[in-house]
Amino acid sequence: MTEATGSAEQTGRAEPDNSAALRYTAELAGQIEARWQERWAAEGTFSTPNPAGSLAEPDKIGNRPKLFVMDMFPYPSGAGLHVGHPLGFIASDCYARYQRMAGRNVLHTMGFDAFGLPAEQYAVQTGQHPRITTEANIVRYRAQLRRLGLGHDPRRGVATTDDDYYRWTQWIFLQIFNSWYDESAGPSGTARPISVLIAQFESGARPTPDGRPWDDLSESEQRAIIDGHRLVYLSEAPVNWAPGLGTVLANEEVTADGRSERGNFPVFKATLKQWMMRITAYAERLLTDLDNLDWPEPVKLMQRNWIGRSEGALLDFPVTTVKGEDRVISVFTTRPDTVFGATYMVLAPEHPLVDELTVESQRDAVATYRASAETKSDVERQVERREKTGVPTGSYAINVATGARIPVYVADYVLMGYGTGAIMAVPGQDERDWEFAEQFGLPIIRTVQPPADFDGKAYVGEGPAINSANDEISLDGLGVADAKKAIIDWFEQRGAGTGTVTYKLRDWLFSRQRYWGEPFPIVHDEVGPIALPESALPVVLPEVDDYSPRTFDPNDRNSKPEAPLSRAHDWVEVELDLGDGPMRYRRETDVMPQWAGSCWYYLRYTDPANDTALVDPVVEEYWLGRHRDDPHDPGGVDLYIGGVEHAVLHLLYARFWHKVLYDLGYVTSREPFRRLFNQGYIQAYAYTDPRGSYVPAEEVEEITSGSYEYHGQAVQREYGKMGKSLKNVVTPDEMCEQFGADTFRVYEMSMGPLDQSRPWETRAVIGSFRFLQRIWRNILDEDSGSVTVAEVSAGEETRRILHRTIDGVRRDLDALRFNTAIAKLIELNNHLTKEYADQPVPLEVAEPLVLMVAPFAPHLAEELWSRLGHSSSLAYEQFPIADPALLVEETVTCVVQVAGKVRDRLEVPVGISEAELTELALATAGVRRALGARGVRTVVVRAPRLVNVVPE
RNA sequence: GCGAGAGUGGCGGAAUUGGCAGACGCGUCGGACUUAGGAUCCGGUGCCUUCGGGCGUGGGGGUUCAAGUCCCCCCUCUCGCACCA
Repeated sequence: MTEATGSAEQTGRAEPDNSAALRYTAELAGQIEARWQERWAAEGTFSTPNPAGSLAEPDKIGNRPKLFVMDMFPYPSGAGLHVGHPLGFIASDCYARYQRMAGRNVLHTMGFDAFGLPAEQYAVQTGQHPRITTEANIVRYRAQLRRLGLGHDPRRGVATTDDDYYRWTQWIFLQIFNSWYDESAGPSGTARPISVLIAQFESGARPTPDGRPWDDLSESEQRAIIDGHRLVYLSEAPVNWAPGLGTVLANEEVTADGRSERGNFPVFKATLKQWMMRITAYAERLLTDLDNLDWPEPVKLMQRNWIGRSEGALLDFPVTTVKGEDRVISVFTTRPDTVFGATYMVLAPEHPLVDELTVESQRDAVATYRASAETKSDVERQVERREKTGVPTGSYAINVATGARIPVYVADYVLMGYGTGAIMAVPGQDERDWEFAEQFGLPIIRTVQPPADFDGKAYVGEGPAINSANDEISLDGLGVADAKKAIIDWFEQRGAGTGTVTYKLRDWLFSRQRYWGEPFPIVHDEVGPIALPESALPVVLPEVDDYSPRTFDPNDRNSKPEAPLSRAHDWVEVELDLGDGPMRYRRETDVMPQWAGSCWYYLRYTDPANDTALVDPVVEEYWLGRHRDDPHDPGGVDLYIGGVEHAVLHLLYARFWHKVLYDLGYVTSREPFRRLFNQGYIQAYAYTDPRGSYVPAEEVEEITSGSYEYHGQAVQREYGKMGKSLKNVVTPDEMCEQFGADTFRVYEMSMGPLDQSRPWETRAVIGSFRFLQRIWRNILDEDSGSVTVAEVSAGEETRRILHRTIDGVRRDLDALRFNTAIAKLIELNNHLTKEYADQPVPLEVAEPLVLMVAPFAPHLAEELWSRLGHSSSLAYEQFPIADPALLVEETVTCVVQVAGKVRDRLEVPVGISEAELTELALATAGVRRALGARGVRTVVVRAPRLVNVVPE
């Protein structure tokens, strides 16, 4: 890079002609923008008043209704921003600025999701503390975002790594830890303080699992029972363990071929003691409460699928173990109506009954099969997806419906993690079971009559039951739904089964063996985990010499993770008085996952400096409370803008935490985000040379349509993400330098609908620049700098155009249709350019135009507003309101069609009668010519806009 | 395989309820101003045309006075899930 000289040629700035003193160039835009950003900061323009607490300024709120507009906060990465990142931030800012001008008290700010792996890995490489790089990145991000003119309340922009913030993350953890889910409360249960449960055991109101009196249990027995009820618990869980990385990974950090996304190390399933959060307790509420959220349907659908509710039945199949003991295999099925067709059973390889049921002669085969299933990677399962494998245990169960002895197999197409880990196999009505039955020569009995034209194998559709009767019950002839009901009743009467509901949702793995995350507020004694008191918060992340987890041979599947904090011996070993006098404890050395901090940051935005509570209840209810007039309103953030990549995990975890806080009475809202909007992505072209290496995209030229050259060499174009390795990154800083922040904002908002992805095209940005330049010139003289607007009356036509624009822009902004709002503003401005080329633009049009453009190009608008003689910021000026009288047309253009084709047009009064319009239309030259000799069959009239003449 | 969404000029896109297809912008062509132009301004720009008009919203069929919009079949692309009993 050469040093910037400021000349147009070298910087590529859009400032070719500097002869005019006040020409709207990139340089002038930069000066204006810096000036207004300073003034907004100095005057606290976007400081939003709270009704109570440390930011309380009730007088400033007045009678304005509130609005909470928020972005998904960014991770402050070292790579910096490209033009795709701020798309949502700009959109939320335009909306927030508009709503502020429309009279709302708007809360809009930006924090940082700053714990996480990249900072830790950088620290491992450089030895520099992750806090240092994180804080440096935050400073840089703040500067970049400020340069864009985002109207954030700077007092509320929390970072998840602040001690004052993660103190409350830990506090929420304690509330969840100290709670249990009371299924018996209300229709779907509620979280309650664990003290309530303890009191129930102590009073005898709740029996102990084995029926002994509570007081007879030892302390450790009591603790085990209580810990088993908590919403956070320690569990032996199968996790993704990457020895080469030295850490466990979340599922989304593992590639499709079973390796780590970073480092490409093998990943093994290992069973390790991990912290889990009991999100499954909330499955039903997380599902049903989706109905009242104003969210994109695809996101709701993804959450529904993720939760995966199925209705069915648990059925018991009696079985005798090798040793002659009576047991039952309990299975979950969604099709209890097909039980008469269950001709064999399958246990998952990990099922606890496998050992007891495997006969001597099958021992080796089963052991071999289980071992191979255990080591099978995900990719192998993928490849073998359709090939069914398995081995018989040699034991038989009884199908109580038919009385038949049916064989019990072990097969990996049954998963231990879903249902009971065992199935009744009904090949007649299940494709997987059909395949397995064919492979192993097992009997197939149809229990649902397929239609006559059905030529497939397993039939999974509707139909009357057949072959489904015994001495006590017959399902034959019943439809699927009725048959289900009848057979569940029969099983329930016999005590051999029950109707039930199952979910795919699993509990949330909450431990990470890493350094750069929130420490748990937990210590351990010999018996188990003990929560620290709130007074011990925050549990500050200790200094360590080495931030890296211990790594192993990448293929050493028997290795165990060793968390970085476990080496901080002085911190881990601690003497505390937790009520029974000073005792020695070991601190928990895992840290929380990155999702923890992002689960509740929206709450902290509302009350960032509160040091006695997570959030003041009055403040929470003000910003997030439910609408009183709508019983279905769940409350929450009024608008949450972010990418669809968080459709499930972040948004589900945040909903879960919010519901716990609701149950425990800390928040009044039932949901965190009332309305969600997914912005699209900005994509980019990348170019590869014949060897397949990427070449700098900005130096590629289009030779002819569809063919491209880089320095005279033909290159291939591809379309996708923007990224350093693709050599196609364009940064906001470059755009601000070349055009100014206002132009960049207008361009991003005018590219297309916000929810759609679209390609970045730097050469098209000039159009937005020209638009702002023309506004500038319509209002002041760029040579003298004097305002040319005059207090003259706008003509009738101009006035109507203005008010139509106001009306349309308001509608578009309300619906987040920024691209069409900008198009309407351009039209209005182009009208002024043409109509007032030789005379001053009337003030009554200039001022509303400036106000309407302000959400998009706030600096330019502020500058013009002040030059128009206003001393204060326009941030709180009334957004223009259309005069309804001026929206009503007096005459309209009527389209005259013959056989549906436009043949003529008429300018007619709006109130014209159908008869009169028909007469006028039939007389037009266009109609007579098109009709020729033909007569008229009918005339369709939609007065005053359309007439369609139908010829014979 | 299942589920969801999308296909409109050279490009990004517009078109409340079925009612003027292509708003607005980029690009491009012509002109003005200029020593100069990757600036700015003005004008043209869906395709074909014998200048009457004809054809056009992924392809094919249908409903209707009228279809980008509604219905049926097919093609392509993107995203999500993927042995969930």
